[in-house]
Amino acid sequence: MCCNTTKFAAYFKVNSKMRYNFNDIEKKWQDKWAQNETFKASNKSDKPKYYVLDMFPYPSGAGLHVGHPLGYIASDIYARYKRHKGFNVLHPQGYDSFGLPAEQYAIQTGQHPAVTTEANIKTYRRQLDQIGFSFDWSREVRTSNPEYYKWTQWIFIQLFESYYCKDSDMARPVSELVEVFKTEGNTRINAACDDDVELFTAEDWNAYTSEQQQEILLKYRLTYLAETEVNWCPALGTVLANDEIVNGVSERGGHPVIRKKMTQWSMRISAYAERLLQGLDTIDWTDALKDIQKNWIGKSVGASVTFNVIPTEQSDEESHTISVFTTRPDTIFGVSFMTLAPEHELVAKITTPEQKAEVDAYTEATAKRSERDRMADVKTISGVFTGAYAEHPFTKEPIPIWIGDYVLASYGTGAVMAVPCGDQRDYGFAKHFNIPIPNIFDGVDISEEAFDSKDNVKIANSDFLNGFNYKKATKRAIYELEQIGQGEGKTNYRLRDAVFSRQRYWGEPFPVYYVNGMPQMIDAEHLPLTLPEVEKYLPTEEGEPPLGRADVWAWDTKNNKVVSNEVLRQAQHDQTNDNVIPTERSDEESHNGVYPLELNTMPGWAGSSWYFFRYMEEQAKRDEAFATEDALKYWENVDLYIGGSEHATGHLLYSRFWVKFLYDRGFVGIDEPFKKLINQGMILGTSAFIYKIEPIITYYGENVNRGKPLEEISDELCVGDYFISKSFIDKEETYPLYGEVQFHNEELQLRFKEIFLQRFKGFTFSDGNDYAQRFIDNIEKFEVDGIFACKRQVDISLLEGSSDYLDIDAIKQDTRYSDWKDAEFIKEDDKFLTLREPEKMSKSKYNVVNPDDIVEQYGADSLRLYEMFLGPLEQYKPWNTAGITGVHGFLKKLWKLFHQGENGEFYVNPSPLGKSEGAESLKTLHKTIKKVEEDIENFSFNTSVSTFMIAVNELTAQKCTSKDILQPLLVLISPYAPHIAEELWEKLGHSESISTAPFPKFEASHLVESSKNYPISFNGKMRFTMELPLDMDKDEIEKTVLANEKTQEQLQGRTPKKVIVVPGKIVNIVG
RNA sequence: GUGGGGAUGGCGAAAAUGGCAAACGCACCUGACUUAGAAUCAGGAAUCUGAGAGUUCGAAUCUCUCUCCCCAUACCA
Repeated sequence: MCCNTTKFAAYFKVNSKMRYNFNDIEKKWQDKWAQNETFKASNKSDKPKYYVLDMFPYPSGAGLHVGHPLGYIASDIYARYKRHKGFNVLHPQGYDSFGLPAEQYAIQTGQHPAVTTEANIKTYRRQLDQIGFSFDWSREVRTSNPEYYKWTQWIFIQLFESYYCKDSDMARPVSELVEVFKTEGNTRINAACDDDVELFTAEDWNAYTSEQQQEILLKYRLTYLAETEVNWCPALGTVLANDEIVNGVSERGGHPVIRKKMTQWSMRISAYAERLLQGLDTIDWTDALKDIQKNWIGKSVGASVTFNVIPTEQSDEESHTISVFTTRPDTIFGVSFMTLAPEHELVAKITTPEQKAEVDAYTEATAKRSERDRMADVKTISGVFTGAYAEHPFTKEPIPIWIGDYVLASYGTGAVMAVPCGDQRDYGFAKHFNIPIPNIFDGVDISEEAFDSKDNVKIANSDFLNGFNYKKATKRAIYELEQIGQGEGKTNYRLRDAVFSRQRYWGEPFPVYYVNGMPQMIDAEHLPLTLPEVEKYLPTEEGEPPLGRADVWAWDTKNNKVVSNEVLRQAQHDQTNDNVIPTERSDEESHNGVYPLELNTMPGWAGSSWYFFRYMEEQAKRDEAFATEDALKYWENVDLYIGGSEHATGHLLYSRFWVKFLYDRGFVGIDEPFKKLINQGMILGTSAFIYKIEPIITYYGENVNRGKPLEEISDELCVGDYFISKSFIDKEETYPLYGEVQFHNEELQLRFKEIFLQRFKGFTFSDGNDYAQRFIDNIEKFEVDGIFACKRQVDISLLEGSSDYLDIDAIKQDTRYSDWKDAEFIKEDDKFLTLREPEKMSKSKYNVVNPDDIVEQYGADSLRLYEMFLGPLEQYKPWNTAGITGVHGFLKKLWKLFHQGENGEFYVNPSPLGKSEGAESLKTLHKTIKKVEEDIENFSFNTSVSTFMIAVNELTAQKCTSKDILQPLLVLISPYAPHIAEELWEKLGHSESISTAPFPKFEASHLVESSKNYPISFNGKMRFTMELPLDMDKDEIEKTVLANEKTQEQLQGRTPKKVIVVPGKIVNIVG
């Protein structure tokens, strides 16, 4: 009967209603979801909340490639799953729409970044929509929207108005600080501040001018203006944060970066170092990511030690001290010299006249070396003696003071107490300059290298520390240093304050204007301060940031609005005419209340440090606050955050910092933004390469001169462009040559010899290359005895279909490859095979696959399934379009499962399934429920796709049509392939979306087995299987198995030494 | 150098708790249906877990040694 049906269907054209018409289905449901606002989250619900967030994208001009949606698909599956599980899910999306690429494009084309950004967002939105994400778009954010960055500016103002109190270990209002200053000065203040803060009394404070007070307060504020050494990138015309620099060049574009002193806004993130570190223990992130942040924060516990410099006759009257930070105060008696960074301020003061020339030369040389050189070159030991000596705090022995560039000015105090026996760098330095290496470790040989372990330390030759271990000696050393007032226990962090200014146009303007050079905040009620128009997006001729070009960019404090610079100039002009001494008359009067606005803009991470709170608020209430208290209270923090690991030390650290700050000041109720975080791996492109070949020739004269590719001898000896199918190389043994390969192939060698004799016999070189000419003159003595092959990248669009074969006609017609239009492509079996290698997917590598094409050809559901099917979420894996037919075929089979009626009509059997006749199908269903639920909870999406395939294969084989089976199956699949699930759900008679249908309940009873097919092993090797009842006990199993004739056959008369029976698992017979 | 993660067929991969290695899919081969292709259906093959040692009745899984690859970080005192 059934066979007939299959045959039957084959004879008749299946009409379109019955076919899996994914394009129509997907469009239909995407429209419906949008119309019905199916995925709109509510801020009031009886259901428990769940917040699933993706790292929002920067909308680049290139649009999405198939690698981008990977994380979005995973989070969407999880969000949909949680809805089935009865949660009120917030799953929003938006755009990190300020940024460099739009601005670079604006510089090149003159187009306003807002315009290109808008266009790019449209493309992104279209691409995202067609993949069928369950985003609540009503909550979209764009960081470049004034209604959004109004609140970024607002947070900035809060940071400005706050300082970090170390006593209460939290941020507090600056106004509180001022109160204390007024009544008791700063002597008892324990706050995070600049190093150079001087002590003052209440009287001092009250006597200071307003400017002096403001200057002092800046040293305490959480965002402050300070002259800092910054990473200046001339090519980009801006400063970069430490995490925006990779290997000494800019992360974007790879431009060189130099050190430069500039007045910049900075964020006092260092105040939060300890809490950022401790907070890691409270969140569910991968260890890898936590380790990266831990290393970045770089906590080290030790002591600060002060050394007195021994005055010499030549030195000035002042007495100097050198303060150092050490993690090994226990090795204090091992100090045999000190090293200062060449930039250290004491260098000039303590250097003796005899050493001056040498020291100057050295400092000058290191200053010239770029950071990059210094970083790359860690092997060379260099340094100079200053001629000065410091006094050992305990032994009072003189210690020579050196300078060396292995000491970094930016870490600790820029000086170290060198303990060569306990630190390998100090050891190397001492060896190199013949400085003594006293051994203070008992029973340790330091003749070859330093002993830098903290374990099994027994201190010797160290006065009161003798015989102590690391822990005890450290404690004692600190105690003794404190006694003589030359040191104390100290903890150091590597984490530096983050520079917050960018000399760029396309970013948030600072809500700041300047009165007498002192920054003033614009009142929050007048925000947003919107970006002004400029005629060009480049720095000004004077080197000011692009905002310096704005004509309307002055702040009128009387009317609280932005006014033309003309007004400002007029006011300044009046002032000069009045000939008033500015300090005498208040600046406010002189400017007529109009002041210059800040010209820098905020960095990319400003807007992304708090956007997750913005999503919590509904559009209607977004004017009131960055998010209302109710919304913040309801959603708390992000339950699941998915994104790339490249943000480990940028976005993910800065967000945590801002959230802790907002928490301290009572603006939010949580102090960690992202409870659980998963880094999705990257989908790699599969680049295509072809092999260009050249003959390798050997001279067989009196001296055999072996193996050179022809073009190595002279460029003029070009035999033309030849490419070979990779299949040639696969057959031959290859050897490396010049980073590429060489191999032998008689046929090709002969061919090249002919060509080359024909072309170059009697050839004269135009450039008078003697070496090459001599070679040609002896042309008969040369043999082509190898082939040199080098890889050339080609666009994957030039391949035939999704195969690895090159379409030669296509490449010859492609203008990008016009150099090769006369080249010869040597095929094999009429095919030209390319080499395929996975690489990062990028336009420049010609290996980009566009999701639009995939969706059109296979549908969004296929794309979603395939991205998941590719492999574990966190792993890097190559994309291969050919494989998508597998999951696509699965969807078709699923469709067919619901269309087993006559002529392939939709059919499911609604009658309830009896226990006995449905046992097989129930078993399939419930093992699928169990596995899929486990998989989703473990974010193992690839294995659940396999599970679906198995289920559909089994149900197809069972010819299952029961609604009791197929309906719950649909809910399981729905998070992965929502469109087809909705369509079939509707066909099942539902009028509501499948998206909130309850997740099927797993019932173990359906999986209960009565027997087990036992593998019977002999000495651990499985030989055959035996079906035995599961309730059979150990002895019984052993008896039955041994009695079996196959067992006897295996034993060949031997008596088993031992029989291992694990009921329900295995039987192993030893002997 | 340091920290993290890996290594399983031609490819992507799967195998809580040690218990039939390679499920699922791609590619490959054969057959059916087709004028042919596409699609679909039925069937098939192979390779033996990076190397070495150990623990065990039994190891992809646990322990040790080594090799290679990827990522992060880099003179942090």
